Amino acid sequence: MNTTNNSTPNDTETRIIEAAKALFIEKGYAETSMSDIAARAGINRPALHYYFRTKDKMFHAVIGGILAPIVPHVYELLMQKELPISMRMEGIIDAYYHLFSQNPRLPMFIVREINRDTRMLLGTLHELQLDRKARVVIASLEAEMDSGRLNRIPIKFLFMSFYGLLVTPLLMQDAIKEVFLDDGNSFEQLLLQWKPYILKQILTLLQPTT
Amino acid sequence: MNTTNNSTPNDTETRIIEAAKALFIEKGYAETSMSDIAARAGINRPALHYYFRTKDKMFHAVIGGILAPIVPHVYELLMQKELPISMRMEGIIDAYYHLFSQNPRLPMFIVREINRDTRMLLGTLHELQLDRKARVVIASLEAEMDSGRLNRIPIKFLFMSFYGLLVTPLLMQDAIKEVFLDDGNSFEQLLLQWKPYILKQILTLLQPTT
DNA sequence: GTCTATAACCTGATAGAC
DNA sequence: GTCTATCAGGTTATAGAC
Repeated sequence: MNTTNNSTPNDTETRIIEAAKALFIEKGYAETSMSDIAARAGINRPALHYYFRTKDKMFHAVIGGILAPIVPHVYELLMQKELPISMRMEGIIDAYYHLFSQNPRLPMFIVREINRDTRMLLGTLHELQLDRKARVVIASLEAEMDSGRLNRIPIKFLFMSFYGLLVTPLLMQDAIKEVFLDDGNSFEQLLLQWKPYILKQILTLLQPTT
Repeated sequence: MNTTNNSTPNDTETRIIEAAKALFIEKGYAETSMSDIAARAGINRPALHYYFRTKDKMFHAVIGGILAPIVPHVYELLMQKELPISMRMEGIIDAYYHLFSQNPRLPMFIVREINRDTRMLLGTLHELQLDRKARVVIASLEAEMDSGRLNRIPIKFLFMSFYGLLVTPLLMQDAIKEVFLDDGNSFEQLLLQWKPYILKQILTLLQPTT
């Protein structure tokens, strides 16, 4: 992106990136305009187009940074087979909770963009090599199922359960706040109370019924 | 909507309604233009504006019809306490499966519009008296929890589990098709295989641990 | 690099002929 | 009722001055 500039990563450029990231996550691609980004970055439209010629290039410049954290480092925790599955799952849930506490609209962003442009989304995940990383984890899980330490269940259904339970309250947070928070509880408290239910249900699927 | 017309519900008008419904569900409010609707209905923009003066009025004219089926009639099945909870839950899941088989993008529509305009969405549900209906069902469930026939669990968490598990595969269907359908299976088959997992997890939450 | 000015386009919406 | 013609506003994007 730096054309004839070898100084420290341009201050204006990083300001633009940050603005674009925040706005795209908050409102999605379609409902974020280049004017919005320029305004938030403190410059005007033409200057924005100087750095990123089209809206599409602007989006591609930030989408990687948005998606990168969704397979947290702690994911390797899942492969530490000396720990009981309950503790490992708890660690992963905690990692996602930490991520979402900083970025409550991230799940909605991903779901929205999957529906708008699936290939772009999956292509980016591939470029980030997150699919390769995922395959390693899957192989490790399947080995544990073979050995009988974990109950056998198709990986796709394990993923659907886990991410479904994890992400549903955030996808519906506006409705939940309106409908279920008539008492004094905050949404953050609700999320914390929800955590053991995720864990319980995932363990129902994974723990052998001996 | 019929100004000075007391004949049978205008054919063009119903064609417009159908077109608008399909497009709003498919692409959402923001990414559906009045031109799109006019084209699909086989007329042009001004004619469309003759029937529904603004885009907002157009949306309000169809949103009720879109949301009406999401609390299926069969919901009263949940209150037939002579049946075991497993059979009742199965009936409800089947009802939603039937609805979604005709309208696979309906869950995405609802989630997207919740995020775009929560109050409009909830306001419409209120106008349709679906919230009143829901309250009756909730009271019935809580009575069964009091009696010990069902395990005690906050209703909001029961809802989050149920709708999360039910709706997640449809929200992510484009990604699932791309990632998990390398074998010969169809997405419809995947949904059928998924059904027992929904049931199993909901029963884990609801059935007393005696 | 950042601005002003402007082009080309698409959107929602209305006026007025038929 | 449905069309043609037209408008105002917002969008992406570029040309050219500084």
